[in-house]
Amino acid sequence: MARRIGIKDVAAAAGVSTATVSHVLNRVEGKRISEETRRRVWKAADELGYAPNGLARGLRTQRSQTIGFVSDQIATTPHAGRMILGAQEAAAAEGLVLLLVNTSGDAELERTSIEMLLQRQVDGIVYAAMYHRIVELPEALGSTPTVLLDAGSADPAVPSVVPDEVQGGYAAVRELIDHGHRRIGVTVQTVDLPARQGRLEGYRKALAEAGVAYDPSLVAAETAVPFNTVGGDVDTGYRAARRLLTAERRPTALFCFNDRMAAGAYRAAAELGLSIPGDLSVIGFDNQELVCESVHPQLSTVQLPHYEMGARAVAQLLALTKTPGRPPGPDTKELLPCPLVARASVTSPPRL
Amino acid sequence: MARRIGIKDVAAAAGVSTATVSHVLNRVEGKRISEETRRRVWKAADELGYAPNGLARGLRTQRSQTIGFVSDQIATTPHAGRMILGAQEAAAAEGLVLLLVNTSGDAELERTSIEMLLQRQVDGIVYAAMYHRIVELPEALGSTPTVLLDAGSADPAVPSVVPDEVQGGYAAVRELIDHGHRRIGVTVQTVDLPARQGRLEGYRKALAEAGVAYDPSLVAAETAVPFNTVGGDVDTGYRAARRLLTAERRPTALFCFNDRMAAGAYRAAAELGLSIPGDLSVIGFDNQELVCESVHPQLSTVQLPHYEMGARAVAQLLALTKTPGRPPGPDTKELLPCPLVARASVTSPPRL
DNA sequence: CACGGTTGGCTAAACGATTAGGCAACCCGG
DNA sequence: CCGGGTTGCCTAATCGTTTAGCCAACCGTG
Repeated sequence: MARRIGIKDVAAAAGVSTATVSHVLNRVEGKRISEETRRRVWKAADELGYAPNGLARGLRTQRSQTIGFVSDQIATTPHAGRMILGAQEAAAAEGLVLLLVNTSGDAELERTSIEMLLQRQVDGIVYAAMYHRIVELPEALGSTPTVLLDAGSADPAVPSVVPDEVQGGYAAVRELIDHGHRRIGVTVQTVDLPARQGRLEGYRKALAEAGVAYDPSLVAAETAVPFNTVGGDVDTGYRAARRLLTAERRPTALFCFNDRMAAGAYRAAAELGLSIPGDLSVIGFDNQELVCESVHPQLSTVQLPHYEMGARAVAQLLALTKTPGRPPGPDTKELLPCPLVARASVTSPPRL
Repeated sequence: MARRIGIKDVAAAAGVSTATVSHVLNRVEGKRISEETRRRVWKAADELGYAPNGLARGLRTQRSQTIGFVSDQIATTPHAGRMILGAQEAAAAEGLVLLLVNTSGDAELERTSIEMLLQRQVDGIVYAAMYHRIVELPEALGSTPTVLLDAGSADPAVPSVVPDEVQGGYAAVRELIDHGHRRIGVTVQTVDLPARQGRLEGYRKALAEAGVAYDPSLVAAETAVPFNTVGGDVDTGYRAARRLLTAERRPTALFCFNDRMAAGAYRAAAELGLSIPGDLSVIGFDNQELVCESVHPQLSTVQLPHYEMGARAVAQLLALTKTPGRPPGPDTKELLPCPLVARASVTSPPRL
């Protein structure tokens, strides 16, 4: 195949200058060009199948129409995929494309990765964490527009998009309460993440609203080792649930910090001869389909809105790059709701 | 912050021309430049923190140092994440970066996405499917170097990287045989994928090697609806397993087409009062950790080497872009081994 | 001293777009 | 018929690199 065709070819074919072609194709305002000429240009452009060279354009306009997506763990969970997908589609809708890098939590690798992005003149960067936590932005970012995804920041000036953990926790517990449960256990990890705080707060809020007293003995924290791995979480959930279920007055329902811990609760229940949901209702968090639909009965849970978060993050980024100064008000943190996903693990408590 | 510093700034600081800076920094062969000058240039460059502008460089050299990764489903499985990660890291190691687009199986969207990539002058494209199947390359790709990932092609000229399904199936069944099983059931979907054929072939091969006659009544195919979704597969696996386990002489072990179907088998076993692995050994395929480690006992399985596949795909692509003509021999399909991942669901068959 | 060969570096033309500014040609009123 | 305002388009500079080709200075030699 011959050389890619360029703006000059179009200009030649239409019998005009490249300037005119550019004006027509980009619909530049305030330029006077006859209808007739426009038509010729359009015709030539599309007969030739012209597409502008992004590099050249980017070089001239100082905007690469490209945004960097840096995350610490692309691989381990489908969460990442959802966020990336949301981001990618939102970007594509605006004609932008995503430059993806992964840092595996390695600071040095992160620095070089970010430099590779900056070298390619990304218009902005979405910095994503794979579970909701506090991060600090790497130096290397400099003054590049950045938004945080599924992560909070010490610096309030940098916009972030995170799930509304409180509302999510509330929604989960509310589902249990609506089915008649009053004695509701919680299983959590001991590590103190924003996610943990928020979900627990939602738990207490739902309880309070229903007029149920908060009973600290119903929240079982176990330490997870290894941290945040599938197997580790399942085991943690198992231990925590087992403790709750063998206690004096056992809860009729369990709110588990995440779906993997809920899987552990299933196992504890099975061992103790408790059937789900007949003897025990269980609700999880995350909506990891591979877990929820692999256990029986399928797990009711609360969804982390990863797709939307990804999409909102690029939306925020675009807003940021379009406006001149630093307009993001004081409230630069966007909370996205976590909807309930009801499956088969919640029903009314057993008659006493 | 001031304007990004460019090669001119370095040249000025070092008291040389930009040409010289370029020569030094790129270590161009055959250019005579004194040690002294080199030192000055390096010093200036790194004091100023110079990094070349990728767009300008790409424009001039006609290589963007960027490769496109197009896939049909980024989001649904962690498989995607692993492939992307492998690809990304292999790319980064060569100083390249990944441009990611998703097509959701939509042909129109795919076309425009690919055009966005070509506009940005990607040096090549990795075209990935999310489960091993035959695809045809979209027209839009034109003559861009392309390699297929987890997918085969009708056109033998295009390189592809896929898992060695036969060896994987063999490894799985071999594990069962090694534990003493002779009567081994298989659960599969009815849809005819390369994956299915290969794994079944591996099954028969392992059987033959052990001198066990192939018994067609031991392979249970059920149709999956909806196709290839988590819940759908689990249910399919449940039905297939149930059929096998309620037959006259039930198998002592099950080889399930994938981990989700294995999860269904767990349920069937539970219902029939069979304990795993005591009464029934089970082995899956895919090594989806969320599934394998969420069920109890944890599922032994065979791993799909997604990370390596991603990495090999970009390696192939690089090879392709570096060589002038079309050197990939007749055997342009690379098969990657699927290692066994032993967990807790396989043991010796019960004494009869 | 004239001259050919090295050394070491510079000049300037690309790459393919965008865009500020200019300039003919035309129209119209006085 | 002249002059000023439009209209419609073009010229050329620019973005930040790479790279082909040139050239000055120097050195040793016959």
